[in-house]
Amino acid sequence: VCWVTPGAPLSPSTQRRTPYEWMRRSGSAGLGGGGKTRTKDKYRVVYTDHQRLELEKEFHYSRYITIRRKAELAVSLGLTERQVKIWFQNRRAKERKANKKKMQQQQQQSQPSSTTATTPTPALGPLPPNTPMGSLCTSTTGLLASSPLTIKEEYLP
DNA sequence: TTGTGTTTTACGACCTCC
DNA sequence: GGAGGTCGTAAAACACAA
Repeated sequence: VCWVTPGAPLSPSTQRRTPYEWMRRSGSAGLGGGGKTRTKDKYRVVYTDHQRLELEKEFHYSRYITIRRKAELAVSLGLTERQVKIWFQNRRAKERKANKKKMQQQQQQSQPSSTTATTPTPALGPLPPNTPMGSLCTSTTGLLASSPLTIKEEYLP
């Protein structure tokens, strides 16, 4: 797996990312090399901007990726399905964290002196595990509207 | 530089659903 | 039981003030 190809057309932000040798090695442990990805000298890889862009685009389309789409994406990006799955898990966690932070800020602004705090209802509150995707993904407009996704400028075309 | 806080991958524990 | 969800966390990568 070639993570960062020196000289490849990358976004400006990529230029600060260091194309380490171990990142460029193919067939390394975990990078499809057999499951475990935490080895002594390869604790984690850094995804390329292109990989992140594609993942962000997919996430923007739907918070929960289908099995089929996951397989397609993994192949097209040179990642494992496990990596794609975990990326989505981490991405949702990131969004929840951001929403939580936003709610706290809103609460502080709206009622700086009041002691009766209303229970916040997160825009994208914690979903029960294995929530049927049909109930979530019939339309993404609600999701997208309720939580203005902040895509970094570097990911925008 | 460097010290420190934040973000990004990756995993384990635990839970739910089929 | 396996797959995939959240939650918490480790550690590398990164950003940035001092």
